[in-house]
Amino acid sequence: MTKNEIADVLAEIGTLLELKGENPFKTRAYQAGARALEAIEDDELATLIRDERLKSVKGIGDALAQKIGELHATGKLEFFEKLKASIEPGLIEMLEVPGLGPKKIRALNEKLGLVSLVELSAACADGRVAALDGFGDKSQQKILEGIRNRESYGRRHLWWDAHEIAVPIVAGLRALPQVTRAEAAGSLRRGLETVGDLDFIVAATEVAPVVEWFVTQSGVKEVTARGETKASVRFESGLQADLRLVPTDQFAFALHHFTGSKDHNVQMRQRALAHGLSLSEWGLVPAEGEGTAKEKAGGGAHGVHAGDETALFAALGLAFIPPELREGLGEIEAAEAGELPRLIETGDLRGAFHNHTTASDGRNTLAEMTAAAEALGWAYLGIADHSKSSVQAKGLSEQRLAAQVAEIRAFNASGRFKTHLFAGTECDILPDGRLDYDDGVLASLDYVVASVHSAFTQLADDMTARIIRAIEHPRTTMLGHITGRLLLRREGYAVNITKVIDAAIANRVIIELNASPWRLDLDWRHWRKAAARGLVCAINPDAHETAGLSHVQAGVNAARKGWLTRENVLNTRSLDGVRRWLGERR
DNA sequence: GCCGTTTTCGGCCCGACTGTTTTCAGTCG
Repeated sequence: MTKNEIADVLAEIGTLLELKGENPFKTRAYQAGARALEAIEDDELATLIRDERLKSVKGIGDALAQKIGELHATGKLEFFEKLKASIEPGLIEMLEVPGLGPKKIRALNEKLGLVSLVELSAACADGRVAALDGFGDKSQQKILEGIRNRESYGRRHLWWDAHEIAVPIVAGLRALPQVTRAEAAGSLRRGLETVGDLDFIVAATEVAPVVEWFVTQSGVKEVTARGETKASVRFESGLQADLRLVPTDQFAFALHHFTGSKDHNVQMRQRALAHGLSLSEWGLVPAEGEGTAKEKAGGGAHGVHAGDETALFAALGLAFIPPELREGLGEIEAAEAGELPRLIETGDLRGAFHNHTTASDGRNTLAEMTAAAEALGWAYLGIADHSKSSVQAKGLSEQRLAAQVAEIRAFNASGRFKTHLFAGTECDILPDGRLDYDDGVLASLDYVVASVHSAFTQLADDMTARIIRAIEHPRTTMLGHITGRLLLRREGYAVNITKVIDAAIANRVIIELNASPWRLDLDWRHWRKAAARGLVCAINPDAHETAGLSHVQAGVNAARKGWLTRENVLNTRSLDGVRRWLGERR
């Protein structure tokens, strides 16, 4: 089994134990073990198991090490099989219903004998649920609605889509006279590729008008919570948004709390405790003594003052940690040691490769795309239309490609645009790993993006060998969308990413970070380690229209989550710098 | 089940909101 598959098993064990009513700290240990495993590369896991050093990983002890070893070696775990057999699968599905957790599901199962969502619906319909201790009419109604809307409520949303909804809301909040500060927090602020819901943190002099404005936004389908410090709404699309209202003094603490991933927050609180302090969304106060953190922070007598997040981190001896890094993956240790990277910014980009025009499946002409790049202030733009085998995308024949190259050279010579054009191709990697054009044709181009667009169902070994063969081709400049995944729609094809990265480094081939909001491929989780080993990145919008060039922002988000600096990314270099890189490859 | 500049046992992040209660459990983030 691969480490991700093993991590899935551990996480499922945690869920099953929860439904069994196990000690919550035990169930958490399994969830934590799963996350610890995900942070390891497959090859590294094999080494750790072989050397019996698995227990050196924080969060993995005797029991988990034994189970991981068994899963890795045999793909099976008797403990897991027995556990799974002892629990009705329908109970696991019930966890997806908002408001239902392990305890309530156990009650429904033990007292009413319910084992499926269908039976649960029926029990709600005839009033048996409302009659249970701890349940009532409202709970019953909520459960029914939750089952009905389960699909749309559970759905995540692309970062790009969530961002477009959030921007006008933040602007609207800031425009209210009662509002002093407003930010979007959550996974949106962390730049995660998909977003579950929106969190808005607001400091205001008066609460009621702000809540009223928020819950009456267009597109709000229902108001699911409305308290003194919080309001929640659900939009027509199923997207949920929370508004949190805090006093100005506590804004930085609330913003930090609702931005951090769960792991980051847990580690920050543990760090605070080690300093004799208790950290919450309300403040940073002495851990000992009477009263809650909220009371103490509210009293203001002992709490640490922090006007912004920089001060909050400083109070714990840390440099400011950019939101994108707050995943609990070593950023706190790096901040303590003063070893946080200076992350790449969108403004560092001076151009991009892998863009399409109407010659293949783009929606804007070469001139339109170039003008759009010039409007962005880019020094260069790479054109990489599809190659001949991608018939569905109007892939270019050798003749059409030659004509496009001539057109590009003529544009450059004419001085019509300030933006220099590079002539490239997004060349199909054929099923056997050959490229889609002859060497002579490829030699007429400035660069080659090699991508897989066919035979997605090959076995992992075949796909890996196929891609590595393309990487070893001397004309290949960079590898396009390494897994072919489409977020929320399609899994990537099976491929050994570690081996492909090794081959790219060895052959001095770039791997692109495809910045299309649907792709973001190679995934940010691989970049930190890969870049440290010498892999060079190109942030490519894969633009199919002029507006698509702006997708580089999504790519920069992912690059920042991957700890990348401008030095790691080819398209932060000057025009001359890029020319040198491409020339050196010849 | 994991972990240890207090600890090999006894802790394990912290708080809000809802619905059900009449002081709190469960869920959620």
